[in-house]
Amino acid sequence: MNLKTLAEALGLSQTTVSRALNGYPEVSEATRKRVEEAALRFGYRPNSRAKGLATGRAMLIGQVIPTSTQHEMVNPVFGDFVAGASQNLARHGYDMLLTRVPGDDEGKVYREFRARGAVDGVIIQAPDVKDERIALLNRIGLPFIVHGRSTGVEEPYSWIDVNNTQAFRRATEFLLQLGHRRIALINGLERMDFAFRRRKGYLQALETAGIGPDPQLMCTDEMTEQFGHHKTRYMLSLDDPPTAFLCSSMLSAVGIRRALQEAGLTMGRDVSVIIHDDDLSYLRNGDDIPLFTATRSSVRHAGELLADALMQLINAPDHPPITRLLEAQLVVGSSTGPAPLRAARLPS
Amino acid sequence: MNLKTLAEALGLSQTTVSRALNGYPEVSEATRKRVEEAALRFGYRPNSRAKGLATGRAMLIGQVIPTSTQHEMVNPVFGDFVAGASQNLARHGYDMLLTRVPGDDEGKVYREFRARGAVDGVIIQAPDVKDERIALLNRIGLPFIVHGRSTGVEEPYSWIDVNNTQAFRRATEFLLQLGHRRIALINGLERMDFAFRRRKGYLQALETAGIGPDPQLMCTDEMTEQFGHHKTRYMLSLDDPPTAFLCSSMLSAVGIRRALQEAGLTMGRDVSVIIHDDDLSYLRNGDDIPLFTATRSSVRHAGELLADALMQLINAPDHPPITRLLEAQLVVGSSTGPAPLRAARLPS
DNA sequence: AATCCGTTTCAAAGCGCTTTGAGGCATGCC
DNA sequence: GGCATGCCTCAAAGCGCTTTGAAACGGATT
Repeated sequence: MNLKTLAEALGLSQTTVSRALNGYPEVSEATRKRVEEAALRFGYRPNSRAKGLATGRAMLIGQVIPTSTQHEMVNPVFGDFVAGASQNLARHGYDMLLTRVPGDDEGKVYREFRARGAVDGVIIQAPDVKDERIALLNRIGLPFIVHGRSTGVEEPYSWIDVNNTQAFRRATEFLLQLGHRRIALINGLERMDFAFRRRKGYLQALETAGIGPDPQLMCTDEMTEQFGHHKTRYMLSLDDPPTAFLCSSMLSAVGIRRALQEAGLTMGRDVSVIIHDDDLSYLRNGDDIPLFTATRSSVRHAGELLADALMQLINAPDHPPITRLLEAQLVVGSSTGPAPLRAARLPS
Repeated sequence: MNLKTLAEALGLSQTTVSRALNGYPEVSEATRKRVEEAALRFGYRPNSRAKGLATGRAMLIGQVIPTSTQHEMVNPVFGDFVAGASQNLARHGYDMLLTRVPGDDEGKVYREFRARGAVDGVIIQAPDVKDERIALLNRIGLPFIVHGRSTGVEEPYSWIDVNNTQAFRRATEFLLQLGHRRIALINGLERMDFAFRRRKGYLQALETAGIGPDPQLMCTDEMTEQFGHHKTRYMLSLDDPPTAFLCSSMLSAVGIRRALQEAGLTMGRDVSVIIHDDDLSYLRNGDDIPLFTATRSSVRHAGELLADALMQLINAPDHPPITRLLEAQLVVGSSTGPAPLRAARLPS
């Protein structure tokens, strides 16, 4: 069933039917009603590609599946983010187009998106400290918004980010107030902007407290459970082990907890832990009382906001860049407590 | 830059240019080379929608974001599955179209997909024991493949599934051989086919061993960390507590571990645990030695297989249904051991 | 020279929609 | 009666591609 057939069945022209269905005012209410009824009865829906060709819109937002480039890992926040984003895209009649980059040339995908008119805009995930995708997208003129920011990029662009520096500064200060002096940082890959900023916040707090950073207490990698486990074991075996851990991910913190358990240590008493909590639906940080003290910011909510912002950018081509800084909450759970008089230490 | 402009620039007709780029034999090698070069130089790529309109293909595979209907949860396997699937779709020039269902009428989405010609096929996730989507898709004639199966559906359809019954039967037998008699099942939502089959396998093994099932030892819900934690605490406080847990998800098993830790019990000694491991990239079950004894089957690999199969179905419209049963490996980790002489029990 | 054939190229139709510019038809006003 | 005014509807162009059926061309065959 296409427009032509429907129009014939109704004894109307294609124009009138099209106008009726698209809410144009030139159609009488009676006609519109009749057309809508028939469309429903025949199960008519305009062909996406034909409509897109005529309107010049794809009604699709592109996103490259963010894999950690080191290994072939799928970012665990991906699911929740996409759920949030597509929920709000759907309100505007948009769907999400997902693509995986063969090799590492993400730029090529964006150029193709543009040349083929495959999508009306894109969302950029996990930007690097100096992310090249931003300049590329600005240059080729494909509407986009960044989930996060890129410290090293000067030119204007739209972004929505969590105040990572502030979050980790506060978290560190919180630990300092509890008397901790040896605070470890279990961070994500620091070529990524969010991890870079978190370290910055951590270092700022230490510096303000007059504590020099210890390279042995700082590590950075993909945020798996194993990573948290390995590093915790290792750091606890140092001569001067940390009494607290600041950890960029819930998942790695599960590894920390495992290591502490193996060492017979109690979290919140022998060792304190603060995490960043993306509020993932299947990885909740406790129900009422948080398991971990955490800097919390829902990545799903971020997805919703990014979708709305991108819709704005697409609908108003000359819209100035949209930027928005979200503050993470510091929620106190049972994983933190006063620094012990003597640090727990594992035999190395 | 579109076909017309490119053709004019080359002094050729659109036909010839189109044929040259699409590898038709009617074009001389010299011409083809010249055309390809120019296309590259001008950055020409055929417009997706125009091409789609002309060919009748969307070059998109639809997928509805699988949210657990009870709550608004995003399935944790989603990311890895999509990564696997889109990798192989990309090989055929296909992308993935993601959509979120407002409300609960997933059928409406498929009807729309069909009527709008928005996608060339769909992948169905997490089928119910009697899943209505299958009949619908067969009826409307939208090519599809199911990730999993639906016990209650008689009509033919394409699917790729893990042998869940077998996996959980073997896992249960393994525990029985270790002397466990009180084995708990921490299962996913049993309206879903995979969870239904897992319970079936578990029950079969118990029955063969002459052990009657105890409803107190069986529970089913969304597989969060909390769920595993709650249920473990509860079951350990029973008069006759389990000595082993069979758990449908790594995530819930993390909760089991937490509960055991709080109870001062050692996994693999006081209590045994077997999980099903989807081999998620950010939630690996140990490196070399598995953390948990597990029935393992990579969901990402399943995604790759489903993508390939769906491509076959789309390219050969009268292809008979493709079905494939994957066997899960039983990998032995350190979370299982002989049943203790006296079961550990928590005060209730 | 005429015919045939294979190779290469082309003009034009068609995919299903939106949108432009125009026309038909009551109605109201001079 | 004539004409402007709204309201409603329409035919046709155009979006950018593929594909059909035909034509032009050069070389080989008669």
